[in-house]
Amino acid sequence: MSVNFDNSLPMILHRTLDATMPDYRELFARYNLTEQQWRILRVLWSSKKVTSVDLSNRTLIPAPSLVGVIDRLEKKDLVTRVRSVEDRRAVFIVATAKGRALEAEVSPQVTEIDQQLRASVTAEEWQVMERVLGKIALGANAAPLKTAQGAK
Amino acid sequence: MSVNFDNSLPMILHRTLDATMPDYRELFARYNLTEQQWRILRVLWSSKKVTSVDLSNRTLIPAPSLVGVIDRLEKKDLVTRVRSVEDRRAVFIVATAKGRALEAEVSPQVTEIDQQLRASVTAEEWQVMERVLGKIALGANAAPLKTAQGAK
DNA sequence: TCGATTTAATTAACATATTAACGATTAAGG
DNA sequence: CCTTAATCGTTAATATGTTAATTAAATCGA
Repeated sequence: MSVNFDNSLPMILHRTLDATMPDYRELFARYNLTEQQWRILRVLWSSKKVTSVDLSNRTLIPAPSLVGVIDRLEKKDLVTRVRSVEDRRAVFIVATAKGRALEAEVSPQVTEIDQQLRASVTAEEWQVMERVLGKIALGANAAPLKTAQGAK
Repeated sequence: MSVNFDNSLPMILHRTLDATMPDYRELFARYNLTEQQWRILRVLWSSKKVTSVDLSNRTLIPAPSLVGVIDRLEKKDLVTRVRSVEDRRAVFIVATAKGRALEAEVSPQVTEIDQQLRASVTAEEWQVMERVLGKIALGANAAPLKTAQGAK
């Protein structure tokens, strides 16, 4: 009755990722892109000029990882780093013409996979799944257990 | 109307993982364990003697990663590698007394987090979420797109 | 205005993921 | 039997995740 290992949230999520990500990766590989590199291009598609912090939040790629990913994207001339003038700590990441072109070419194919995955369940099922996972995410960490992190 | 980036399956799953895993990691860190190291101990808890292939399947840790993780567990005297006699290619991973003791101590606390996460939604919601994700996982890869991997 | 406190990006150190390839064994088939 | 194909664990090369610390720049308050 207790939570079986295989039915714990981490295992459920990992199983789903393991089953679905290869579909995306196969596509990305055709364009010499990694999943993370794609995510960055994808964000730059809608937001021309993004600071690293924003990019980290929007792509869910941790800031330290971001450094290397952007380095590699820069090496491929897909993005550029532009130091901000107002706040010289900040750095803006911008897609190059080549980067935007690549994004334009890959994007519809990614969307196709997105929709194909979504189509494996009913609209309502998907909606519930999304809502439930959101609810769980909110619940997490909100209740710091009894591990008394209290006085700071 | 098309699948928004933020609502794509990978992003949904990553958001959920990012929100929930810290709860577990905080616990593991107290015992100098990583998530992967824990998963291996957890499997050895119910199956005394497991081959690397099985371990990879049950923990969802890719075989090449498994090598390093087990190395570190061995260094800490938590598990041992035992070469099989019937099939000398195979290697059995076995938990040491120390490893079993540690698992016994950590296990209930992990279960507590498991249950706390599960309690953030109703039993039915959880059930639907689990079923929907399973359905999506099955749908993935089943339809190889038009990328004609056909004749092999 | 100066010093303590933040904040942005990065570096460092370590652990893991991904894909390909390799060596040792074993199973299959002719 | 003996060659060939398949399997298990592992190594290799590269990319990313995780946590802590560092550097430079901005901000805040005495």
